[in-house]
Amino acid sequence: MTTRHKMLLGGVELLRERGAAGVTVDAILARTATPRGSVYHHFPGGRGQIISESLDLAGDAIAAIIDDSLADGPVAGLRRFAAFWTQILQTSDFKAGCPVIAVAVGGAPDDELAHKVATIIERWQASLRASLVAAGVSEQRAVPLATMAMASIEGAVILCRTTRTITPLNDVVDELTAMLAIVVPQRG
Amino acid sequence: MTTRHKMLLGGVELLRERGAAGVTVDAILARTATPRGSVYHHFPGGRGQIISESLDLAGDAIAAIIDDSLADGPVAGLRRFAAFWTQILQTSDFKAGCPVIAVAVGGAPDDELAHKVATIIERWQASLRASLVAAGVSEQRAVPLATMAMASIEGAVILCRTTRTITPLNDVVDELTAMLAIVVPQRG
DNA sequence: GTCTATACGAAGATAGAC
DNA sequence: GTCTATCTTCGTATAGAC
Repeated sequence: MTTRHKMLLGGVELLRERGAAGVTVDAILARTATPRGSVYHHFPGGRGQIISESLDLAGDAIAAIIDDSLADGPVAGLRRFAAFWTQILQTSDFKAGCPVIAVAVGGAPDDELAHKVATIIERWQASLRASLVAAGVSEQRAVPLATMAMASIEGAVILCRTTRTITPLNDVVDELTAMLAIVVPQRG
Repeated sequence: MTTRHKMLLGGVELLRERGAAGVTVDAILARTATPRGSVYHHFPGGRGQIISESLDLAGDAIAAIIDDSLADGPVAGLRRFAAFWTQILQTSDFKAGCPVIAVAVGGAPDDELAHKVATIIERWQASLRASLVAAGVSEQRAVPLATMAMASIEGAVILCRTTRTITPLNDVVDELTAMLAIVVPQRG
């Protein structure tokens, strides 16, 4: 594990808990026990570069989790995706949520970062839409269904943080499952 | 309009756009054109007090909007609630979202504020659950349905900010309407 | 690559005049 | 109630040694 990578992982953690505003150089150093002298060696662009690269890292990692989760179709996929959030919420004592959403809600510091957030989320949605279409849902129906799924899961993660329980996420997954059971053609 | 109230409205605006971290004394003064010398006169608790009171004000205002929206039942209510968000999003050029969610996602500065956020959201949920029950939904079913509605609408507001369109919110309301059409006993 | 020290700026808060 | 000036703290960034 390189110092550079440790710093980025610290950046992702801070994004999860407090959004872009929470990613300060001091906070990363305190959390990762990395040397202050290395910050501008690894990141000549300073704090802004750390935020940007942490966001990229988080976006790619979650995209991979989504794609993996969807291997057995959209219904099982959403449940696995929710299980990933459950783990994040519980291991962080409900302090951490979605790092990408946190940047969106906290207001991106600049347009480049805002655009990056939009691109990442659109990519997640595209995976979900493709999975729905592969399961037999029409392209037209897949669009609002994928939006509904992403909005409700991301919203539920936030409600889990406020209630300090995983109940909202479980409820939403159950409702989504019921909804998709009607819409997605069943096999067997 | 008193100076004190102007400052709080500025605080609510900043909460919407950037969460608690965005509510700085300087930002409020720049936005509301109120005198710097009045800050600690009206708010001896300083910045923390402004954030806390702004959150209260926002929570109460949105609770009132929810209760009003639900006057003709849950289905019409969710549509009216979404229309409120549409107005906020469009008039702010998609820069503003839900101030209470923004505090939750950005990490509340202290436990008192975190507890306040939880209380506010639980109150919104209670209104929605009561409306569902009044429409004939069982108390058991009303809980996850209200969670689903709140999570998906709040999530959609965030997606609207990233896409800079109201499409996610419209899609979610349509899906919720279809879902409730199945669950809520129809009259007539 | 990493260290210490320091410059610089932003923001919260206070003091005392009016 | 509002003013200006000032103090302090914190966070970013740089300089120069090792």
